[in-house]
Amino acid sequence: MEAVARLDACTTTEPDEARVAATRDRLVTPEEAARLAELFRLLGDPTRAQLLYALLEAGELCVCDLTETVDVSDTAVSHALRLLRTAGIVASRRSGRMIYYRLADAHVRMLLDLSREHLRHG
Amino acid sequence: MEAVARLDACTTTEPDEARVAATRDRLVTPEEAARLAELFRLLGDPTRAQLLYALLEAGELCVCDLTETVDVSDTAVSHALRLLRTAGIVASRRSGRMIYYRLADAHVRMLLDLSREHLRHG
DNA sequence: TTATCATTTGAGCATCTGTTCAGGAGTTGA
DNA sequence: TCAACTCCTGAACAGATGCTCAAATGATAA
Repeated sequence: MEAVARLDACTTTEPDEARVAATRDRLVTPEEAARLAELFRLLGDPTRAQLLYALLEAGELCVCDLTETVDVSDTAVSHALRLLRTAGIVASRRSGRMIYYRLADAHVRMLLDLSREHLRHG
Repeated sequence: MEAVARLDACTTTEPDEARVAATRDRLVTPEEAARLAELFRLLGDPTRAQLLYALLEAGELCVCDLTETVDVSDTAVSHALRLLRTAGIVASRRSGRMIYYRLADAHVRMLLDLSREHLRHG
């Protein structure tokens, strides 16, 4: 494993383009950053966050139960769930009239869990 | 460790308020969800994400070097950094004319690292 | 001092977001 | 068939967001 260099010099007083370029190569690409930002953006709304943490606890919930956990209309919940489903953050299954939502994968669960721990005793 | 119950019944056809309430108690509170959402929201912008991942790699960078890593003005970078600093996501130190930014704590680094791994081979 | 550099601040503005409202689609049971 | 129920879709709109521009602050050097 390579030690991380600290870039001390600003390009104007001392170009140091080489180090900046070297760092840039090991960086996430702008495209990766955009995809990561998109993931975080979807978690970064109070309503969606509440829905996700409800699913983290309950495992699986239908829309009408999810609506109980937040303070917006069922329509708003549906819109929120569509965004999360399209992004692959949650998955759904129909059973009769109801549609049950769950977190899509273990990575999402880890992310939510780590963040919650961070907030509670970080 | 307690098994997670699946809530099958919608409140209208069969109230089941008890199970919903029990789940709600173990939930993050709306206030916690709001704080978590705020954290994610700040990571959920392409410019800020690029800056944060640059800091994750480089350890510490001045504003002028950070400006090189994104495609916006130095003013926009400064605005972005202020938001991150105010939220305690990054920290800064002055050295001469320059101000160096770094990730504030290990939790933030873990969060960024986990997310990146999620995207790359998730 | 004066000039220059690195960074910040505040204003203005176009764009994006999340909500509600009204209506539609799919499912169940009478 | 019909009505009731669960959930979704599209439109419209207030409010938030992120950018640039212009100007200010703090630090170094002549």
